[in-house]
Amino acid sequence: MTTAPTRSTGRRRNPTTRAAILATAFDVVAELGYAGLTIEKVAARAGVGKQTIYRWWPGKGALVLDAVLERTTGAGAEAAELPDTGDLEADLADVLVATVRELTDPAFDRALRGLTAAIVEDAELARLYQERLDGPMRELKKRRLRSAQEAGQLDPGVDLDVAVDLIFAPVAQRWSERSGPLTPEVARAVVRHALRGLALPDPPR
Amino acid sequence: MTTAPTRSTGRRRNPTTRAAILATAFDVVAELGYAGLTIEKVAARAGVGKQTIYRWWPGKGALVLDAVLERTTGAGAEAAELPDTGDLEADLADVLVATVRELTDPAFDRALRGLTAAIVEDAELARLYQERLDGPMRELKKRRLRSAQEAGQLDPGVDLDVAVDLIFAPVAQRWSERSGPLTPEVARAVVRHALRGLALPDPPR
Amino acid sequence: MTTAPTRSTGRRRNPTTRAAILATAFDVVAELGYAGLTIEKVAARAGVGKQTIYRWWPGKGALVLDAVLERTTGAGAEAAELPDTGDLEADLADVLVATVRELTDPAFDRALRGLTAAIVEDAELARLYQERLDGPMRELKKRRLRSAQEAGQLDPGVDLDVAVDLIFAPVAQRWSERSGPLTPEVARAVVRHALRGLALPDPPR
Amino acid sequence: MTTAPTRSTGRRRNPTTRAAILATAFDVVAELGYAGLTIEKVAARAGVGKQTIYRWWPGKGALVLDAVLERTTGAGAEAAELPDTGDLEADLADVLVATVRELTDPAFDRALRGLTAAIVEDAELARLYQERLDGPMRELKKRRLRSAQEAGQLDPGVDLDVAVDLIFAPVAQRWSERSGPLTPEVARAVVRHALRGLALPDPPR
DNA sequence: GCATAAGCGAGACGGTACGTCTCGTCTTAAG
DNA sequence: CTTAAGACGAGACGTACCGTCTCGCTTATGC
Repeated sequence: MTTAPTRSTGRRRNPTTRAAILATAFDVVAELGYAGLTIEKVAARAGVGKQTIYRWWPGKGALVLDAVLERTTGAGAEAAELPDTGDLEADLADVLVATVRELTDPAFDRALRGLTAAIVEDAELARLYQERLDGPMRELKKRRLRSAQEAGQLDPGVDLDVAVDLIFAPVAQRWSERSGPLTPEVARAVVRHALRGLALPDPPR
Repeated sequence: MTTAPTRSTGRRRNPTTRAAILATAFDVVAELGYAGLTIEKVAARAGVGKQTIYRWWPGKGALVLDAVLERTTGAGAEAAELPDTGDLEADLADVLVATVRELTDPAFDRALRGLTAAIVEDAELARLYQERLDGPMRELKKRRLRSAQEAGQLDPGVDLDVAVDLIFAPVAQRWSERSGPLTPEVARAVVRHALRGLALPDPPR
Repeated sequence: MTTAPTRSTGRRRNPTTRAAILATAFDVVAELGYAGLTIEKVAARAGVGKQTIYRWWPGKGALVLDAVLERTTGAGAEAAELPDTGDLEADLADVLVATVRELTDPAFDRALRGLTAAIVEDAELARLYQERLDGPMRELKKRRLRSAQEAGQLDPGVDLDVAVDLIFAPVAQRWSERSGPLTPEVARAVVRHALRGLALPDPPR
Repeated sequence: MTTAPTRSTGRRRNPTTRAAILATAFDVVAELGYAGLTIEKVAARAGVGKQTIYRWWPGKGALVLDAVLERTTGAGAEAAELPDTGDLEADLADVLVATVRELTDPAFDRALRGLTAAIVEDAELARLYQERLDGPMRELKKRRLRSAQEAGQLDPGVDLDVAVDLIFAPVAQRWSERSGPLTPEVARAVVRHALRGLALPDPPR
């Protein structure tokens, strides 16, 4: 994927072709799902030989990962930082509500489902996903939480990875397993309870 | 699957065959993964005609779901209730640690990954999964939380579905996306923070 | 087929069912051809269990033979004798023209093609066909030719089987191989030349 | 089969593969009969993917036709002309006796039966057969008869197609329907009577 | 008159083959 | 040396039938 070994001579990789393949792959997975995506279909639609795809990607998992990456990072420049207004709960709620909106977009939903399905089964792909998509995102989230810790708003003893999971996993899981409605209200409730806890404080004796 | 229409005459479904198919399907998915499971392989290994599988299951998704169900509910009678010692945090931690142990068992891991991957992409299968596996489990969890609410240990205003997600989704997600280590310690930390919250209480001015 | 082993007690074969099966088999072979006829289809259309067919016929060849037999001999009582007006050529031409007409009837054409195809490949079925359909017909034809021999109209030295083939095979072959048009004129020309020969008599020197 | 559309680029059809498929198909039909021939078996025995067969032939009928053609025309160079010694009866008898010998060869018998059975039922295949096998043979036969007509040995008014059928159909029919013994004597008797006729000349008054 | 032995419909079952689709590799011609 | 085109061996897909095997009736003897 995107690997461009140092070739000295001969024709060089055509970036237009690469873009066409990734765009087509995204469209196909959005339209037909991951199971419905085949290398042949992508090649045919992109007007490209199959070998050209096999030359640069080891399989459809890697292809779809690249396609999703290209779309997410390529498209919107992607804010390199989470909002930090000083109000932790409001900032996190905004981010999570935006995530819900994204997961609700039909094309993204299908594409991401494809990628997610592949990741669950394929450890190597999961590693790549962590490295290229989830890892960077997680870093941003942890940075915001660290800032809150420094501001004395967050328990300094909390493991930030656990904190990130606690805030973001519930919504992700609802989406992937369709175990319940996925609304901004739910997102906000999750943030609220994640920060403040579910349990009542011990009653004042 | 498990369809039992009112048939007037004719030979009846052979329960031995059904069991053999489900056991084989579980083994195959545990061994080869979901993508590596083919109806042909299951039929061949189970010594069964392909049509016999297609007669009773619409596809490999439903087959694997049934296979996992049969294994989980069939095997250990499945405690019909979560532990309730009065100590909510300890009870939930025990359950979550047990979950971690289960997800760490190689055979179960592979089988469940297969099922999960299928569920992410197939809405109909997700519905079945909710109905037959996740739904009942969630009901047990909610029952335990309700009991805690009645004991005044849990915020009475919390949406129990959100509460369940907050407690159980982080571990599930770590497992499925391999986004971090999956240890009893993590499980316990998740329960602790879910109940008590991540944020520091407003500092005494 | 039509086997009735010595049974002492119990229910007897239902003749209505037998007739329904044969009629359905004829219809199916006329509609879908021999390759398109399946025992399942016949059973379903006739409202009969498959076993009922397998109980009485060894396979679809025998079934179709019986179906065609039932239709040919059952229908028109079947003139037990070929016409004998004294004019051999005219009589044979009439018979052959009638044959052409029959082979031209679409339903009969398809059904007979199915049977013929089966016969070409299946020696046992061919034997049955000779015994039950072709044999009796051939006997009638030979009887007519013998009568002509006695009337001094036919070479007494000719092998009657060869004579029958010479007269009837050309039309049958045109039909089965579709090697040329199948018209009354052709039929009449065949009879004429079969009787009088193709060669010119040696010219009077 | 033998389709050669104007393709611009891409790998070309492998003639070795084609030959292997046709040879295998002939062997299989000779061994197991037409009904016993399956595309899967041919593919497996020829060490070829099924798709490679389906790519070039529409079905087993066309495949067997090509296989028989390859064997007949490929093998013996195939005399491009029937013998013409001036003695019409002897020449035709020689040809028909050779035909009998061929039809008596077990491998050829089974293969040809398969093809014949398919032809009887499949009009499109029959057309191909006429065009590629029967047609050219018939042309040869008609050429020989025409030569006899010019030599004044054959009725100039006779339709040559009818003449060919009269001479060759009786033997072909005996073979396909197994309606009688198939010997050189029968072949010679057929030729003799076809040329001289079955009927006695009107007695000298 | 009633047991008993088929006949019969329905349809599950272990199989085989179908014809299609996709896989990943390989070959060819064009650029 | 890359590319588009596409043939190739392999093998799974889901469907259709095969012929056999229960099932649970129904229906005629023949004791």
